[in-house]
Amino acid sequence: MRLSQYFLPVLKETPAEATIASHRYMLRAGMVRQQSAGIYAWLPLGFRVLRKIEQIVREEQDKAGAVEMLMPTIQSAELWRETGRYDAYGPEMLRIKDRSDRDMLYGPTNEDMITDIFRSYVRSYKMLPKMLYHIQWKFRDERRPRFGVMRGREFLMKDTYSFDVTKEDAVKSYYKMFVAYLNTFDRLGLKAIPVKADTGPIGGDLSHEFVILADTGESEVFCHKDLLDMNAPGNVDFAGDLSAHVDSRTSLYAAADEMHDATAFAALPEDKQMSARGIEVGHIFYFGDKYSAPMNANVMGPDGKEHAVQMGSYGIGVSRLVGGIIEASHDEDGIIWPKSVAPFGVGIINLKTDNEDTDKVCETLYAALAKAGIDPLYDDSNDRGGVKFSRMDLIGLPYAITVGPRGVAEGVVEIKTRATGERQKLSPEAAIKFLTAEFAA
RNA sequence: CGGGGAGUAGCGCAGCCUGGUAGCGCAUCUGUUUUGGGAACAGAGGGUCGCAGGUUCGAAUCCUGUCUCCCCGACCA
Repeated sequence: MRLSQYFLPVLKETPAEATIASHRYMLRAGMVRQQSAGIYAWLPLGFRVLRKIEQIVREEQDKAGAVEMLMPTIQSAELWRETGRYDAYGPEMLRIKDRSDRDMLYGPTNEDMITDIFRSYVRSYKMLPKMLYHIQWKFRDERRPRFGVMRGREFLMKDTYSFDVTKEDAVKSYYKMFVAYLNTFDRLGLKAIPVKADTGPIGGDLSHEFVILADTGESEVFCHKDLLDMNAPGNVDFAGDLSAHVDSRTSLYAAADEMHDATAFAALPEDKQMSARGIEVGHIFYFGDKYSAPMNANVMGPDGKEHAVQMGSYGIGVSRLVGGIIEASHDEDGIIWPKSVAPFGVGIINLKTDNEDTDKVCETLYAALAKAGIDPLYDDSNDRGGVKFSRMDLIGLPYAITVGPRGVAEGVVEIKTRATGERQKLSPEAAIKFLTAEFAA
């Protein structure tokens, strides 16, 4: 993409409403624009990141055997009355009426609807297990939206629902999602820690929140330090036994403040105790027949009897992750995108546009890098050098290539690695080779 | 929802107390000189002062109502 053709409205000054880093940088980098409290328009740069995150989430869901579909944003109140949630949900749910005065709502979640879909087609255990998911916009009318997309009212969420005949099988589904989440966050460049979450009236220990560590996190997280050093499972056989991957983590202490057991935590070796602020980016939950029972979502089991289907739900806050990743990865100059979600792979800075030599080198780099699938953003504007450098730092592309008349005369361009600030002078050919190798890794 | 604060040019703000017909910085446009880390000079454009009433000869400024946004807290992906 050529900057001259793109839409990248960066701000030099920080808008007054933004207090945390991710919000400030998302506004300054022209990623989003607030349209109403907690409701954002996604500008081209932000939209690219959102789509990249969404795609990684999708791929990992697919690998785990979940099947993608799409449910509507607007739902009828009827299903919610069936489960009793229409009255239970409270003012967080946006209630609307259609022209016939029917009660409708903008979905804050989809358990009721997916259960309805399930029960209308599935009669036999032979069709199970199944995991269905969708990535859709949701709305929760938060009392106090804040922190930009981290806590918006409208947000993009991936939610998966699992269906099994027995609790034993439901646990297997739960484990699949547990592992899928570890892999997903790893690919997003995040250290996500599964912490024990409140299971409420359901009981048991099958609910975990996945939190990433950042100073602006909403809750205090206490955990065993070794959790931070563990590698993601990577390629695993989802049809096989996943318990080792899960147990190796759940056996280590990890809890957010509301579930924190100070005594158990204090029992850890002192050098293994760690506490930090965390942002919740995912939540997995086994809830048995909470919805299937009241909605009569039953299947015939091998025993010839009807069973209320055992369900679980598994969410990832996709739009929240955009902010979450920035919270976890930025410096005083701007965002530092992990390669996997960066809106562009590399920026090309032409320090002297309309100079025959620099133009030529830039065009060569641009074509070669585009061909290599690295997605270059070519700053072909005639802004001054300083403006280009600081803009590139702000939007946080993993690499920036500077092409100036001085370097070109010596046959070199300069590559800067955003995360480390490290610069190296290379010939254009070597630069292409270097970047191709970096992105292949 | 409790407590606090703010709406004046695209962004950041001053002016309001003490009414007299709107200003500063950045950004934008034109020109000249510049160009390796947010350039300089000269000129120009841009505002129903959130909205609605009221007081007054006169309201950004005073009064009443209303809408919106932000911050702290309680609550949430």
